[in-house]
Amino acid sequence: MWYHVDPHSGIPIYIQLKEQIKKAVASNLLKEGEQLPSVRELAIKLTINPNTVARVYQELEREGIIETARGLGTFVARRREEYGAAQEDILERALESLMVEAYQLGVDQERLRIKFEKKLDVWRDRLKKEGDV
Amino acid sequence: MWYHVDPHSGIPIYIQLKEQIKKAVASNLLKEGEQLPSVRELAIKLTINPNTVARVYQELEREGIIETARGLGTFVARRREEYGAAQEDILERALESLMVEAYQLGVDQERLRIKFEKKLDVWRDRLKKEGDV
DNA sequence: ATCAGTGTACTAGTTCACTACTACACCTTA
DNA sequence: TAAGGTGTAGTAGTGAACTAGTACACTGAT
Repeated sequence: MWYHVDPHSGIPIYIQLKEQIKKAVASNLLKEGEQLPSVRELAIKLTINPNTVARVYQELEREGIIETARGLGTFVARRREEYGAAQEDILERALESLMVEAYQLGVDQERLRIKFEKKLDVWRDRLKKEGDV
Repeated sequence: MWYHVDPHSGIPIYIQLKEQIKKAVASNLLKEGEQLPSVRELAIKLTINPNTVARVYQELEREGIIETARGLGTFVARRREEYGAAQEDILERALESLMVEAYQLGVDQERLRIKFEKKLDVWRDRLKKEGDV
Protein backbone atom coordinates (compact mmCIF):
# COMPACT_ATOMS: atom_id res chain seq x y z
CA MET A 1 0.00 0.00 0.00
CA TRP A 2 2.18 2.80 1.27
CA TYR A 3 5.39 0.87 1.14
CA HIS A 4 8.04 2.34 -1.03
CA VAL A 5 11.71 1.72 -1.42
CA ASP A 6 14.66 3.37 -3.11
CA PRO A 7 17.38 1.07 -4.45
CA HIS A 8 19.76 4.00 -4.85
CA SER A 9 19.47 5.47 -1.40
CA GLY A 10 22.53 3.67 -0.13
CA ILE A 11 20.41 1.99 2.52
CA PRO A 12 19.80 -1.68 1.73
CA ILE A 13 16.35 -2.34 0.32
CA TYR A 14 15.54 -4.98 2.87
CA ILE A 15 16.37 -2.63 5.71
CA GLN A 16 14.15 0.08 4.33
CA LEU A 17 11.23 -2.27 3.97
CA LYS A 18 11.78 -3.88 7.33
CA GLU A 19 11.80 -0.57 9.14
CA GLN A 20 8.61 0.49 7.45
CA ILE A 21 6.82 -2.66 8.48
CA LYS A 22 8.13 -2.50 12.03
CA LYS A 23 6.94 1.03 12.35
CA ALA A 24 3.58 0.18 10.84
CA VAL A 25 3.09 -2.57 13.38
CA ALA A 26 4.27 -0.46 16.29
CA SER A 27 1.94 2.37 15.38
CA ASN A 28 -0.97 0.02 14.87
CA LEU A 29 -1.40 0.65 11.17
CA LEU A 30 -0.99 -3.07 10.83
CA LYS A 31 -3.10 -4.76 13.45
CA GLU A 32 -2.72 -8.12 15.13
CA GLY A 33 -3.63 -10.98 12.84
CA GLU A 34 -3.80 -8.80 9.78
CA GLN A 35 -2.41 -10.37 6.62
CA LEU A 36 0.54 -8.83 4.88
CA PRO A 37 0.89 -8.79 1.10
CA SER A 38 2.36 -11.95 -0.35
CA VAL A 39 6.04 -12.16 -1.08
CA ARG A 40 5.48 -12.05 -4.82
CA GLU A 41 2.83 -9.36 -4.76
CA LEU A 42 4.99 -7.02 -2.75
CA ALA A 43 8.03 -7.84 -4.84
CA ILE A 44 6.22 -6.88 -8.02
CA LYS A 45 4.79 -3.68 -6.55
CA LEU A 46 8.21 -2.55 -5.40
CA THR A 47 10.01 -3.96 -8.47
CA ILE A 48 12.42 -5.92 -6.37
CA ASN A 49 13.23 -9.58 -6.08
CA PRO A 50 10.85 -11.87 -4.19
CA ASN A 51 13.79 -13.15 -2.21
CA THR A 52 14.41 -9.70 -0.83
CA VAL A 53 10.88 -9.53 0.50
CA ALA A 54 11.22 -13.07 1.80
CA ARG A 55 14.29 -12.05 3.72
CA VAL A 56 12.44 -9.21 5.37
CA TYR A 57 9.62 -11.52 6.38
CA GLN A 58 12.06 -14.06 7.74
CA GLU A 59 13.88 -11.56 9.88
CA LEU A 60 10.67 -10.07 11.17
CA GLU A 61 9.48 -13.53 12.04
CA ARG A 62 12.67 -14.27 13.94
CA GLU A 63 12.03 -11.06 15.86
CA GLY A 64 8.57 -12.28 16.68
CA ILE A 65 6.82 -9.45 14.90
CA ILE A 66 5.05 -11.45 12.25
CA GLU A 67 4.14 -15.06 11.71
CA THR A 68 4.33 -16.88 8.46
CA ALA A 69 2.67 -20.03 7.20
CA ARG A 70 3.64 -21.80 4.04
CA GLY A 71 0.90 -21.83 1.50
CA LEU A 72 -1.20 -19.46 3.54
CA GLY A 73 0.55 -16.17 3.88
CA THR A 74 2.11 -13.85 6.42
CA PHE A 75 0.36 -12.26 9.36
CA VAL A 76 1.04 -9.79 12.13
CA ALA A 77 1.83 -11.70 15.31
CA ARG A 78 0.31 -11.08 18.70
CA ARG A 79 2.35 -8.56 20.56
CA ARG A 80 4.71 -10.14 23.01
CA GLU A 81 4.10 -9.36 26.64
CA GLU A 82 7.03 -11.02 28.34
CA TYR A 83 9.76 -8.71 29.39
CA GLY A 84 13.03 -10.20 30.58
CA ALA A 85 16.63 -9.29 31.17
CA ALA A 86 17.47 -9.32 27.48
CA GLN A 87 14.74 -6.79 26.71
CA GLU A 88 15.84 -4.69 29.65
CA ASP A 89 19.33 -4.60 28.24
CA ILE A 90 18.29 -3.62 24.76
CA LEU A 91 16.12 -0.82 26.05
CA GLU A 92 18.96 0.37 28.26
CA ARG A 93 21.25 0.67 25.29
CA ALA A 94 18.63 2.40 23.20
CA LEU A 95 18.14 5.02 25.89
CA GLU A 96 21.85 5.50 26.24
CA SER A 97 22.22 6.04 22.51
CA LEU A 98 19.47 8.61 22.68
CA MET A 99 21.28 10.52 25.42
CA VAL A 100 24.52 10.51 23.48
CA GLU A 101 22.77 11.59 20.33
CA ALA A 102 20.94 14.40 22.04
CA TYR A 103 24.13 15.69 23.59
CA GLN A 104 25.89 15.64 20.27
CA LEU A 105 23.02 17.55 18.71
CA GLY A 106 23.29 20.25 21.33
CA VAL A 107 19.93 19.44 22.86
CA ASP A 108 19.83 20.03 26.58
CA GLN A 109 18.13 17.67 28.96
CA GLU A 110 15.02 19.72 29.56
CA ARG A 111 14.39 20.08 25.87
CA LEU A 112 14.91 16.39 25.39
CA ARG A 113 12.36 15.60 28.06
CA ILE A 114 9.77 17.84 26.47
CA LYS A 115 10.34 16.26 23.07
CA PHE A 116 10.10 12.84 24.58
CA GLU A 117 6.80 13.53 26.32
CA LYS A 118 5.35 14.98 23.15
CA LYS A 119 6.34 11.94 21.16
CA LEU A 120 4.92 9.67 23.80
CA ASP A 121 1.57 11.41 23.46
CA VAL A 122 1.56 11.05 19.72
CA TRP A 123 2.23 7.38 20.08
CA ARG A 124 -0.44 6.87 22.67
CA ASP A 125 -2.97 8.43 20.33
CA ARG A 126 -1.99 6.17 17.49
CA LEU A 127 -2.35 3.09 19.61
CA LYS A 128 -5.71 4.12 20.98
CA LYS A 129 -7.15 5.28 17.70
CA GLU A 130 -8.38 1.79 16.88
CA GLY A 131 -8.36 -0.04 20.18
CA ASP A 132 -7.51 -3.59 19.24
CA VAL A 133 -9.68 -6.68 19.69
CA MET B 1 43.07 4.20 28.48
CA TRP B 2 39.75 2.35 28.76
CA TYR B 3 39.30 1.88 25.07
CA HIS B 4 39.07 -1.65 23.95
CA VAL B 5 38.00 -3.30 20.78
CA ASP B 6 37.18 -6.79 19.58
CA PRO B 7 38.03 -7.60 15.95
CA HIS B 8 35.90 -10.75 16.09
CA SER B 9 32.72 -9.26 17.45
CA GLY B 10 31.19 -8.83 14.04
CA ILE B 11 30.90 -5.12 14.64
CA PRO B 12 33.46 -3.14 12.64
CA ILE B 13 36.40 -1.99 14.70
CA TYR B 14 36.06 1.62 13.70
CA ILE B 15 32.42 1.64 14.77
CA GLN B 16 33.24 0.20 18.16
CA LEU B 17 35.91 2.77 18.77
CA LYS B 18 33.85 5.64 17.46
CA GLU B 19 30.93 4.82 19.71
CA GLN B 20 33.18 4.63 22.73
CA ILE B 21 34.64 8.02 22.05
CA LYS B 22 31.26 9.59 21.35
CA LYS B 23 29.93 8.22 24.58
CA ALA B 24 33.01 9.38 26.48
CA VAL B 25 32.54 12.89 25.18
CA ALA B 26 28.81 12.93 25.83
CA SER B 27 29.27 11.75 29.40
CA ASN B 28 32.04 14.22 30.03
CA LEU B 29 34.79 11.66 30.56
CA LEU B 30 36.56 13.49 27.78
CA LYS B 31 36.30 17.19 28.38
CA GLU B 32 36.39 20.11 25.99
CA GLY B 33 39.85 20.79 24.68
CA GLU B 34 41.29 17.60 26.07
CA GLN B 35 43.77 15.85 23.82
CA LEU B 36 43.07 12.39 22.52
CA PRO B 37 45.80 9.79 22.10
CA SER B 38 47.67 10.05 18.83
CA VAL B 39 46.69 7.92 15.89
CA ARG B 40 49.75 5.73 16.24
CA GLU B 41 49.66 5.44 20.00
CA LEU B 42 46.07 4.30 20.01
CA ALA B 43 46.66 1.98 17.08
CA ILE B 44 49.47 0.24 18.91
CA LYS B 45 47.53 -0.04 22.16
CA LEU B 46 44.58 -1.62 20.41
CA THR B 47 46.75 -3.61 17.99
CA ILE B 48 44.97 -2.26 14.99
CA ASN B 49 46.07 -0.28 11.99
CA PRO B 50 46.73 3.45 12.35
CA ASN B 51 44.47 4.08 9.40
CA THR B 52 41.56 2.60 11.26
CA VAL B 53 42.06 5.05 14.08
CA ALA B 54 42.54 7.83 11.57
CA ARG B 55 39.22 6.97 10.00
CA VAL B 56 37.49 7.24 13.36
CA TYR B 57 39.05 10.61 13.99
CA GLN B 58 38.07 11.83 10.54
CA GLU B 59 34.46 10.84 10.95
CA LEU B 60 34.25 12.32 14.41
CA GLU B 61 35.71 15.52 13.06
CA ARG B 62 33.15 15.66 10.28
CA GLU B 63 30.51 15.30 12.96
CA GLY B 64 32.00 18.22 14.82
CA ILE B 65 32.86 16.21 17.91
CA ILE B 66 36.61 16.52 17.78
CA GLU B 67 39.10 18.78 16.07
CA THR B 68 42.31 17.70 14.52
CA ALA B 69 45.48 19.56 13.64
CA ARG B 70 48.25 18.09 11.57
CA GLY B 71 51.46 17.82 13.47
CA LEU B 72 49.76 18.73 16.71
CA GLY B 73 47.20 16.15 17.61
CA THR B 74 43.50 15.65 18.10
CA PHE B 75 41.31 17.41 20.62
CA VAL B 76 37.77 17.39 21.88
CA ALA B 77 35.85 20.19 20.19
CA ARG B 78 33.67 22.73 21.95
CA ARG B 79 30.18 21.41 22.18
CA ARG B 80 27.95 22.83 19.54
CA GLU B 81 25.12 25.01 20.73
CA GLU B 82 23.25 25.75 17.52
CA TYR B 83 20.13 23.78 17.06
CA GLY B 84 18.46 23.90 13.66
CA ALA B 85 15.96 22.05 11.57
CA ALA B 86 18.41 19.31 10.71
CA GLN B 87 19.07 18.56 14.38
CA GLU B 88 15.37 18.66 15.08
CA ASP B 89 14.83 16.08 12.39
CA ILE B 90 17.49 13.71 13.62
CA LEU B 91 16.19 13.85 17.16
CA GLU B 92 12.69 13.24 15.89
CA ARG B 93 13.79 10.07 14.16
CA ALA B 94 15.75 8.90 17.16
CA LEU B 95 12.70 9.28 19.36
CA GLU B 96 10.54 7.50 16.87
CA SER B 97 12.96 4.59 16.73
CA LEU B 98 12.88 4.41 20.49
CA MET B 99 9.08 4.19 20.49
CA VAL B 100 9.10 1.44 17.90
CA GLU B 101 11.80 -0.45 19.76
CA ALA B 102 9.99 -0.21 23.06
CA TYR B 103 6.78 -1.45 21.54
CA GLN B 104 8.53 -4.38 19.96
CA LEU B 105 10.12 -5.22 23.30
CA GLY B 106 6.75 -5.29 24.97
CA VAL B 107 7.48 -2.26 27.12
CA ASP B 108 4.43 -0.17 27.80
CA GLN B 109 4.47 3.59 27.73
CA GLU B 110 4.47 4.16 31.45
CA ARG B 111 7.39 1.85 31.96
CA LEU B 112 9.25 3.54 29.14
CA ARG B 113 8.74 6.92 30.73
CA ILE B 114 10.08 5.74 34.06
CA LYS B 115 13.14 4.25 32.42
CA PHE B 116 13.70 7.42 30.48
CA GLU B 117 13.53 9.63 33.54
CA LYS B 118 15.93 7.40 35.40
CA LYS B 119 18.41 7.49 32.56
CA LEU B 120 18.10 11.23 32.33
CA ASP B 121 19.05 11.51 35.98
CA VAL B 122 22.10 9.33 35.54
CA TRP B 123 23.21 11.49 32.69
CA ARG B 124 22.66 14.70 34.55
CA ASP B 125 24.87 13.44 37.34
CA ARG B 126 27.65 12.52 34.97
CA LEU B 127 27.61 15.93 33.38
CA LYS B 128 27.62 17.74 36.70
CA LYS B 129 30.26 15.61 38.32
CA GLU B 130 33.03 17.78 36.92
CA GLY B 131 31.28 20.95 35.91
CA ASP B 132 33.39 22.22 33.03
CA VAL B 133 35.39 25.45 32.99
C1' DA C 1 -5.63 -34.97 -8.33
C1' DT C 2 -4.89 -30.89 -10.05
C1' DC C 3 -4.12 -26.10 -9.76
C1' DA C 4 -2.95 -21.67 -8.25
C1' DG C 5 -1.72 -19.60 -4.50
C1' DT C 6 1.67 -19.23 -0.68
C1' DG C 7 6.65 -19.19 1.47
C1' DT C 8 11.59 -21.43 0.89
C1' DA C 9 16.19 -23.26 -0.59
C1' DC C 10 20.09 -23.13 -3.42
C1' DT C 11 23.27 -20.76 -6.07
C1' DA C 12 25.85 -17.20 -7.69
C1' DG C 13 27.58 -12.71 -8.90
C1' DT C 14 28.69 -8.02 -8.00
C1' DT C 15 29.63 -4.54 -5.24
C1' DC C 16 31.58 -2.28 -1.42
C1' DA C 17 32.82 -2.09 3.43
C1' DC C 18 36.64 -2.77 6.16
C1' DT C 19 41.28 -3.11 7.19
C1' DA C 20 46.09 -3.03 6.31
C1' DC C 21 50.64 -1.74 4.07
C1' DT C 22 53.46 1.86 2.75
C1' DA C 23 54.90 6.26 1.93
C1' DC C 24 53.96 11.17 2.28
C1' DA C 25 53.02 16.05 4.36
C1' DC C 26 52.66 19.10 7.96
C1' DC C 27 53.96 21.41 12.58
C1' DT C 28 56.92 22.49 16.61
C1' DT C 29 60.92 22.42 19.05
C1' DA C 30 65.83 22.47 19.73
C1' DT D 1 67.59 23.03 9.59
C1' DA D 2 67.24 18.67 11.37
C1' DA D 3 64.51 15.59 14.09
C1' DG D 4 60.57 13.55 15.90
C1' DG D 5 56.18 14.15 16.70
C1' DT D 6 51.56 14.61 14.45
C1' DG D 7 47.68 13.43 10.88
C1' DT D 8 46.96 12.00 5.68
C1' DA D 9 46.90 9.91 1.05
C1' DG D 10 47.06 6.18 -2.21
C1' DT D 11 46.64 1.42 -3.07
C1' DA D 12 45.05 -3.06 -2.55
C1' DG D 13 43.07 -7.40 -0.86
C1' DT D 14 39.87 -10.13 1.53
C1' DG D 15 35.56 -11.02 2.78
C1' DA D 16 30.91 -10.41 3.49
C1' DA D 17 26.61 -8.07 2.47
C1' DC D 18 23.10 -7.61 -0.69
C1' DT D 19 20.37 -8.86 -4.43
C1' DA D 20 18.81 -11.68 -8.11
C1' DG D 21 17.73 -16.05 -10.91
C1' DT D 22 15.78 -20.34 -10.73
C1' DA D 23 13.64 -24.23 -9.02
C1' DC D 24 11.41 -26.48 -5.10
C1' DA D 25 7.74 -27.46 -1.27
C1' DC D 26 3.83 -26.73 1.20
C1' DT D 27 -1.46 -25.53 1.60
C1' DG D 28 -6.34 -25.11 0.46
C1' DA D 29 -9.91 -25.07 -2.97
C1' DT D 30 -11.93 -27.17 -7.01
